[in-house]
Amino acid sequence: MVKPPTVEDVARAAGVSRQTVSNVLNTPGIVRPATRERVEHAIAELAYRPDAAARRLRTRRSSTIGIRLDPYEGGISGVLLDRFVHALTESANDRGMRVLMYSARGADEEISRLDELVAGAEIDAVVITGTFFGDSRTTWLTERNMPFVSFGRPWGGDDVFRASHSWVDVDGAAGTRAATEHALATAGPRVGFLGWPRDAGTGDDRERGWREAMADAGAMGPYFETIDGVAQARAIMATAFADPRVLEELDALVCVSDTLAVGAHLTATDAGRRGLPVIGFDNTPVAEALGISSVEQSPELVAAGALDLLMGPTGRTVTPRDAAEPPAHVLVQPRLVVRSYDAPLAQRTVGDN
Amino acid sequence: MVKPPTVEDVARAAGVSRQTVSNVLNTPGIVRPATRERVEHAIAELAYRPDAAARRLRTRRSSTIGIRLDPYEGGISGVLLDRFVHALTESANDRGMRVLMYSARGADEEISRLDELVAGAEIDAVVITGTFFGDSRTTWLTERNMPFVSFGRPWGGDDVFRASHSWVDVDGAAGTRAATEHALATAGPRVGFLGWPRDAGTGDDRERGWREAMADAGAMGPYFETIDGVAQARAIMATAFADPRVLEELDALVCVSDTLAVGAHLTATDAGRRGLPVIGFDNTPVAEALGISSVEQSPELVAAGALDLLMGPTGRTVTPRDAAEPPAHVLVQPRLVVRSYDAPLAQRTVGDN
DNA sequence: AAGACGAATTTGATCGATCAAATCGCGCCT
DNA sequence: AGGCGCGATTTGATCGATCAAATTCGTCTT
Repeated sequence: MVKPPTVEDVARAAGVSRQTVSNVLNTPGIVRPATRERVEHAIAELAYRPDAAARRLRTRRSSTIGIRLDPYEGGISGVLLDRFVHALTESANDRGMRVLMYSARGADEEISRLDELVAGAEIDAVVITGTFFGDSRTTWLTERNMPFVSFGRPWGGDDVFRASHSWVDVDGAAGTRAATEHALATAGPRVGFLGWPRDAGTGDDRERGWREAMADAGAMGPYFETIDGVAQARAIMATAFADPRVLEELDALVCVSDTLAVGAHLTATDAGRRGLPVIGFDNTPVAEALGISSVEQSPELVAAGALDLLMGPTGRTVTPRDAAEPPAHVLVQPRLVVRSYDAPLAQRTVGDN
Repeated sequence: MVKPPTVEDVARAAGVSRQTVSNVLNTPGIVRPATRERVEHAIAELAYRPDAAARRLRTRRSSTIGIRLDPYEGGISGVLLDRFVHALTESANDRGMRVLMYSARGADEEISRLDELVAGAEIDAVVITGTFFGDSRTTWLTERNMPFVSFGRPWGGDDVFRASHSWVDVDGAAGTRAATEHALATAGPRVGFLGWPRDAGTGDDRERGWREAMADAGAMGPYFETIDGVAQARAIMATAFADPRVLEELDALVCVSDTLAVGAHLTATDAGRRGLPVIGFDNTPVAEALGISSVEQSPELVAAGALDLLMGPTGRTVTPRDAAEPPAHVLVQPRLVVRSYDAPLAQRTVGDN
């Protein structure tokens, strides 16, 4: 039970002063190679590791990024965010950053949690997810000049590319466009769409991709909508397929989510069209398990983009953004993962990112 | 851009000394109610929040728990761990703790990450997952006297209930036993099992539950095994079902994982037995989406149990365990979630925890 | 009424690092 | 030879809290 060594101990062992040790750690460039080597040797010898708390206190930097983890609600939608969290943790670790998670049951509670974390200097930056129209969190963060990025565009604003804060997102329209084009090329011109009720957000963006791709090809297909859920998708598609002509005249179905895609696939199978190409969105394990094609969002790229925005492309610390310069954003291009129901192992990627 | 208030500022505003403010925060019991009220008022007035870094430096406590987040590998097995992480974050936050995530690509890298975190006094305790036989992490942590709990029993040891460290786990045998008993009661005596190759770990435990329940009922059923994967399950079951008698003489199939259950279900459906009761394990979104019954592990209870072991049932700080007293453990009872393929919405729970 | 005692509060020291400013050392120029 | 300049290194102060010891205050006892 020995006390861990401090800079002082290292300094003594290397025959230099505290500050020189500190310099070797933080600005090795200004230390003469010979001394640096001595110090590094002493560090290794004593297995010295800087005390994070002391460093934070002095530098007023925690090298920690906060991210909220919502309670698990069941369903498959959460998986994407989990992948994002994983990817963020990895990229952050590679850049010498830590990721701290907090939980909250609503925007208000999230703000009070953030208040503690920010005031307590526990985090240098935040990644917020699930932004919505009139989100109080973004204004709160902006007012306090806390660096942050949102995963998700600031929907509802006038021009998203001239937003008031930095964001990273996946180009949903490009995803459904790719899916639709693939369906048109391989299945036939009558490609339908199963979406969510209009919400001026993610769902509309994805629908637009289908609509535009269809228009460009001069093709037509039916549009269905329901709230997210396997049962809901089964219900609406069963109703639609009650008229056999609807099913007959459908070459493929692009869906706004994997959840709906699963429901649609099951219903088509029941109705005798097992082979109906159904394409989902998010590339969740469910799609993988059932051999359903899906649009892959690449959370890894989103995470990397988020860190780039917070720390600069190469930086190792979070730089509070200059209020003068305009906020930046990253729009990740998704890619289509094509699968077949009969051979879940076989899959290939169409297009690139 | 004003500097946040410190204890000093609060003290001045309340007309008391630093230490009294500190006492109000940490040991309110010893402060006279009248003064306490004055101080609390000043705290609210100035919106004072203690600086986490300073507190950590002085108290040598970070109030932070570390947990490793593995890279996403695809598949559905990771979902359970993610649920656990969510639950841990929530419970921890309720107890005034933070959860810090780190990533590592193997046991060795994990140890070096832990070394940084521990030496840097960034974490007070660790939750390790995916323990295996001869796990180097547990010995490393024990040597350093770092409080930790593992999610997963220390497999391979002589007597798991007399283990060398604290652990939380789910009673896998009880889960498959419940599943088997339910199948016996509702489907028929010929209940089969689809498991993983013997590994002296989780898989064997789950198989035992089936075996014992079958023995108790004096029933017999076939045993299949393959490595985890939907395609693998489809392959082995398709081979088995090539002989129609195998399928005919099967009343239900209990599986060691949802992944295998999905494969088995799909294969049975292809072979014309859509209604064959297949029961999975983990209650992942896939099972939910397809209407497959599954054993729910209740990661929330596991997380709560882990914190109880680390902090005591009511404590708000991590107490380094006394090396003298024996390590404790928590074995969570899973519960069976019964579903039907045709009405994914309908589900009920059998048994309790 | 003086002293003892315990509760409430204050004072001084400290945790381990980095920042800012001062000092040292050395080569080079005039 | 003396001094200038600059890079390398050291010294003193500080971040904001808590711990440990000292002090004040009020009450109770004899």
